[in-house]
Amino acid sequence: MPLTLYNTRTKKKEKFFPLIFNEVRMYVCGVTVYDDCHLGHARSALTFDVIRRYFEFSGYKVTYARNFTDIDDKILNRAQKEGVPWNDISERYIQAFYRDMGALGITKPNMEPRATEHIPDILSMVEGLVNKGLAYVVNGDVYFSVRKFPAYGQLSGKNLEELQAGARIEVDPRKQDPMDFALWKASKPGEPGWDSPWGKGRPGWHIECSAMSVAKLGPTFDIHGGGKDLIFPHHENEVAQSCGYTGKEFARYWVHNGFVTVDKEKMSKSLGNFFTIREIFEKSEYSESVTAECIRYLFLSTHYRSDLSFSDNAIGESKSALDNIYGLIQRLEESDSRENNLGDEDWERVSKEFAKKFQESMDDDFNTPKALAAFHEFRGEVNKVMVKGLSGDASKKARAVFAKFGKPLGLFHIPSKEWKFGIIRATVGRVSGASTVTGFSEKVTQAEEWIEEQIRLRKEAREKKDFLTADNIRKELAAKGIILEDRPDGTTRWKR
RNA sequence: GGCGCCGUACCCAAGUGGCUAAGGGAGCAGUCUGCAAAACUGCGAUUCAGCGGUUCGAACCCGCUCGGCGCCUCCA
Repeated sequence: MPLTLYNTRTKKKEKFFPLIFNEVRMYVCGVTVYDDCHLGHARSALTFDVIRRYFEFSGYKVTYARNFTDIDDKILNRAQKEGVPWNDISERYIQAFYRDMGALGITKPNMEPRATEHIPDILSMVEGLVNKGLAYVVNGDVYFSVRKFPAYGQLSGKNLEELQAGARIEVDPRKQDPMDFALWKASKPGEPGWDSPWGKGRPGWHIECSAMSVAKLGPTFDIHGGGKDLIFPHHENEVAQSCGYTGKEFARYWVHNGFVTVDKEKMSKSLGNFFTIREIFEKSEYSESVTAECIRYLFLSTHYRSDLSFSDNAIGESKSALDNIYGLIQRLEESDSRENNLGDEDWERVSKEFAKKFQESMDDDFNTPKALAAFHEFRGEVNKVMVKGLSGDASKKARAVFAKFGKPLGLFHIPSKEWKFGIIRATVGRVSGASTVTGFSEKVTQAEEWIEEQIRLRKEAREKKDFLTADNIRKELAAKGIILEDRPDGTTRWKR
């Protein structure tokens, strides 16, 4: 059964057949580097990270390109405000992007083109469009003429008449049609620019992705992705530019991820209801890898095309679900030396059923919530088998299953000893009136040495059968939110 | 105003024509435990926003109503 994926262009799930056997070429719109990224950007990067990982898991060779828009009005505005060169801004936020994505465990694409590295490609594309009569020049600006491209609107399901009826912006009088968009913008005095046949200028946003994707992957490639807010106008314009220029099919499958929302509203800069990735990590009580795992789990627990509502509660639920799985992995490690193997036959059946369900789920348009459900069913089954007795060998295999099938999701790779069990009481702070989120989780301040000392004292009391003292210590810790768990080997684990 | 998406248990969330409506979180009960915790087992939607229609059969298809959101402007 081939993998199926939802194609925005046809509004249907389609069987996926790459252009080149066993190879996937994909291009995803990256970010404009003028500020720290928020969770919405993380959602997109994570979605396509998992898609890429799963293709690789399934045996495909993947060529994955994701761009940086490193020249743009927003970058220039910020540079002017800070009084620094514009490329200081873009370089700073490219580094910030790498830091944030690295923290989230997102693997790097094979290619990360920057707009400013592709000015010659952009210029030849714009020139080509002018020569073909699909674009026109006005005072050093170049515009794409949407009326000259009959398929305009096909991807987004819009048509020019409807668009114009609803146009909410003032029409630039230099445009032949209100929906025409800039391919090349003449530089204003003091602005950076590159020489072109139409004078000094810089590229429009839409042409960058067309030029970079064609330069990196060729005129026709398999998958083009991005957030669903890019469908119109950005991706619609890319189709017009690329097809208009090459005369060939552009992306064969269009894949779009849903938004991250807060209180049902799209997380965005303009609404001010966003969390930056950096702040999530800074405010988290957990280590970077544990925090990243929680975010990843939360994101994958909703299908990539649906909107995902973000809250501290949602993160907490993800943490609890992960605790259960890491708890099993830890117990599997501890049972390595057992000789008992009463459950090994069941183990074979259980692991096969899991692998089947996992693959079926992921093959069905990357249904990660269903894949996670398969993991939890597997966890339950392995637990039952463990009660009967699992040999050291089968235990190793069980852990290998988590490692192998966790990899395409980017989950379950943290050594269980580094996993911090228990959820931290989390709060989402709000500025009164506005929906501004100011906090992610409460910092807990108990000194860990003190907790360990209390556990030692309690152990001594228990060994003397002094349960009254032992229980008082436990109560005292409980009052501070510390919960103890006595383990079969005589040690005590604690969590908040 | 145009186009489009969504509304499934206390919360999150799969399922989009036909076995008992996945899974997670929270909750309750039992097993285990010195007692707990963890783990395991069991319980929990006669029902899928509402109403009407199509069908042998619908949460899934069609229509209307109510509620929420998105795109049409930079946006992942």
